[in-house]
Amino acid sequence: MYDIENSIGFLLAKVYQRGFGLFKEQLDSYGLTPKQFSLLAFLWIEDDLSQTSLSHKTQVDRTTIGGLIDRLEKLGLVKRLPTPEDRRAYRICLTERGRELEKELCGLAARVTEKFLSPLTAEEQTVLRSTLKKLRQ
Amino acid sequence: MYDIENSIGFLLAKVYQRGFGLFKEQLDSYGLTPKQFSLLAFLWIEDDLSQTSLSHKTQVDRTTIGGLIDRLEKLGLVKRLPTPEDRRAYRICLTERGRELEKELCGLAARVTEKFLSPLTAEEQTVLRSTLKKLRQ
DNA sequence: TACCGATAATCAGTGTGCTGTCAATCGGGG
DNA sequence: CCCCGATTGACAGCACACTGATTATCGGTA
Repeated sequence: MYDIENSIGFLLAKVYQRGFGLFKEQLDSYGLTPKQFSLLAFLWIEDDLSQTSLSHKTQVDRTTIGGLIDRLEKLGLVKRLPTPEDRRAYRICLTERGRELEKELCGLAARVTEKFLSPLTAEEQTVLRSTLKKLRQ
Repeated sequence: MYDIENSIGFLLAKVYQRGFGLFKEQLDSYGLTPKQFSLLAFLWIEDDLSQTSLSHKTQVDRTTIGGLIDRLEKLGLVKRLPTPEDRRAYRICLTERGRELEKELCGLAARVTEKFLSPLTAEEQTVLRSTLKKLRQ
């Protein structure tokens, strides 16, 4: 018999689900989802990138990135600008509003993370982070 | 600036995604997904339950459970039987075929898990399991 | 018995991940 | 300069997760 309740795969899925839910709850008033936040977080580091390079950086499928950008565009947080030297590609840029949200949303993310990780000691959090990095590849 | 690449939430999402993908790949030839497998794994422990009690046990949303069961039913692995004492509810039971798959799929799951966790030592795996349990709640 | 709140499951709609297909465009070789 | 393979992004379709509304039924009470 398979001890699903104690399998790391199952536990991982449930913990992920809980974290996602917590985050989603807090982002709701902004009309944002955790995935959209994560894309924004990458754009705050560097924007003016093509959808493909964003897809590589974030490890999100190219078709999914398209949909994410659609929604962020509707919210007025990013815009698609033409690329002069390649008419196939867009440059994905933050709007003024998209930049403004950085401080506020980062604070929110920090608070959610703290709540999410509250069952763990600082030491355990550090170990978890390095373990996850090993598993990410 | 938010260091998304090192945030536990982001890493968790990516690791989950990798595990899900690995599992999905292996289950593909059965026409099953990891979520469907996890529901089966619960049913191997105990079946003849209502959708609601399965939803509680597995911590999967009630509406999602309905869809999962739809697909498992189409594959001929489970069936919905009427509940004599409550005409609203179904009893979700494994079919012969659904029971037969247990040994095979559990072996597959064990192999996938081993591959997924191969970057970690046995010690690290144990620590990860107990950390995830703390975070699950 | 007739009604009422609670409960089981479904349906509709949104967000996301993935596969596969397609059109437009790019870049390099003949 | 034209053709071909590669690349960028769009779109359709399937699998979920979750919210909220709806339908059918249950159980208890007036």
